[in-house]
Amino acid sequence: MYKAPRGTSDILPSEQPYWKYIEQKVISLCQLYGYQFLSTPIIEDSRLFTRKRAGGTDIVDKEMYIFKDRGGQELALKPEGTAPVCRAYLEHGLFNLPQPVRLYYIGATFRYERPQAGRYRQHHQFGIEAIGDADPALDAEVIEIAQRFLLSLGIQEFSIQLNSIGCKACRPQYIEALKRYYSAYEDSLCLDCKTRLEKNPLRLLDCKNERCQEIAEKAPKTADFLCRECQTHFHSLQEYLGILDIPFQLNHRLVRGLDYYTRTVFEIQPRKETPQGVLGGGRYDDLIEDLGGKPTPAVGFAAGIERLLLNLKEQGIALPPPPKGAVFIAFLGKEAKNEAMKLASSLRGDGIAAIESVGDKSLKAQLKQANGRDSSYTIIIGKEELETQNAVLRNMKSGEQKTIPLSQLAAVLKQTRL
RNA sequence: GUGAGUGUAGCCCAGAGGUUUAAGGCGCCAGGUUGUGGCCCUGGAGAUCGAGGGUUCAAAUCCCUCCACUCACCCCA
Repeated sequence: MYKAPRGTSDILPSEQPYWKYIEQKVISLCQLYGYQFLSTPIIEDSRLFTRKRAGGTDIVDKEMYIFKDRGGQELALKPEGTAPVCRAYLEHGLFNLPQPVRLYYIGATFRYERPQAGRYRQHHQFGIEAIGDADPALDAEVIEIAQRFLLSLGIQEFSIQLNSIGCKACRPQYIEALKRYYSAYEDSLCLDCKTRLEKNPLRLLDCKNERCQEIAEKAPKTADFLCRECQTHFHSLQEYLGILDIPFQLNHRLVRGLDYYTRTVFEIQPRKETPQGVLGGGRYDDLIEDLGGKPTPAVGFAAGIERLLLNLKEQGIALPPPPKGAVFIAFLGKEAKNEAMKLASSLRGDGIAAIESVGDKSLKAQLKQANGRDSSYTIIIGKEELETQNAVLRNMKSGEQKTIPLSQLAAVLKQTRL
């Protein structure tokens, strides 16, 4: 038997209400802030992600789905949403719009990893990107959206972790200092951290190993190495967050996995035990230039839908009640079947959802079907009804039945609360 | 990539080498007399026991290899 590929899953109708719930929150929230929806392809030129400076991160080095298409073009299933949005920004000259351009997306991303709780090979992200302005007020706006998003979903308890990792002017000095500090402890570091020291020193800071954490505690802080501009930016951001009354925690050990972040980085972690982070983002002032554009500052975040869902379910959030099932049309006999078909079709023409019985089942079986489909009404057409051009309208909750002329059914149903 | 646990019908699961023609519950289908659901009763369909190989007179039950699932690490949404 065929199965969905590892780390992917079918989202069955019974799960859809959760997805719709989140989607609707996303749409109304973004509308509120003037962010516009865009979607980018699932496949991209793989170089969009593997560009020069992108090395050193696992997500592009070992987790990308890369393949050649039949024309020999090397493509990647997108592992994240920001680079594609920036590509679209450049490709379609969105820099000609009033800046900053505020965009959001929601869609599938792919990473070849071993699945675990809240981690899938195909997962879905909701993200926003505000491109074209370096004002820390924009960072504050983005963080506020993230906060309001979680609140609107009903997630009450979370903390916003904030840090600044500087820019290409000041970060190298910091990295040097970090390396210098850590090389003194090299022997005490865990195996992973030994390679981090070589490949990606920033990540030393957020190792979960106990020893490493102790060492990280006293490590040099990015904040102490920021250049004047980055410092001002970071301070203003904190000031703005204060004005907006957004609580945050400075976390000098917060760094982010993607290579392109500059200055602001932030993460939001619900307090309910979810093993994996739910939302993360930051500023990426060099990315668009790296993609061949003019230097263009930008800031954004991405949230993992599956992880959000996990959290929501754990909290047992109440979903809006599902719409009632369509009117079910039962019939008895061949002639009645013809009439039932015509009726179903005309009801739909009047905008009334209708499901017609199929096959040759007993009335009992047909009503059972109606019951299983959660129809609030069943229409019954048999020989008697056919002769008088009537139909029986049965209320499935009360069991009450009325005989109504076929020609008036649509009107009656429209007046009834379905 | 590393480590641990698990894999019996659509779902939950009994079963730990020999009357198992693999049990039960949910769900599904059909009946419980003539055209009526949700409760109850009866019956039925549905499982090459994750796949492949091996041990044995005998394997769902033991061994090996894959595969998948779950969880953790790594990494990240």
